[in-house]
Amino acid sequence: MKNNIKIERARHNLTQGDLAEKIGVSRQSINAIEKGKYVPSALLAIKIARLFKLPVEELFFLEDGE
Amino acid sequence: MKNNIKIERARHNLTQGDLAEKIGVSRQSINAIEKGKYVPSALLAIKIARLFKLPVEELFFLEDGE
DNA sequence: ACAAAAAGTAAATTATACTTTACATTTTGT
DNA sequence: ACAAAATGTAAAGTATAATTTACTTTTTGT
Repeated sequence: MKNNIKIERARHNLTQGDLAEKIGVSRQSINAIEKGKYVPSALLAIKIARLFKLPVEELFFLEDGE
Repeated sequence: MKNNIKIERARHNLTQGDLAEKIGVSRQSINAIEKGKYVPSALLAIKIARLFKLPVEELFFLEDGE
């Protein structure tokens, strides 16, 4: 799963730490998700998408094999 | 997290087993998610929403405290 | 160039998603 | 009513998401 979190953070001028705090997770979780190290829960995905006022599908996208 | 999976399954005439097979998870996982026993991964959520041609946000919704 | 902030990363632990097997209950079709 | 299919549920195990602590590297501002 890829995502545009980094881009949206930039648009909103948020650091990973800021985003983590707003969403209620650790900074490392944001970093790991952002870098595609693991797939977040649907809850997290929805919260982040909502914060950026984007549909989940426009923030997270499946890759070929998924 | 609540969801409308049961309703959408009905609209599409799919059993939990059918859905599980199409998505690639166990029937029990579908049952548990459908009943709100746990929050699925974003991957699963997106796959299910896509199958039903619905935005994730129209299939899964956060409740008050979430 | 320098200091401070932000981002990357890693190991160890905890929480939870998901599977498998197995069985009980409910629903559906005839 | 009966049988078959579908759903509900539970326990034990595996996989992986998320946390914490701690340290290194990169980026940003002055």
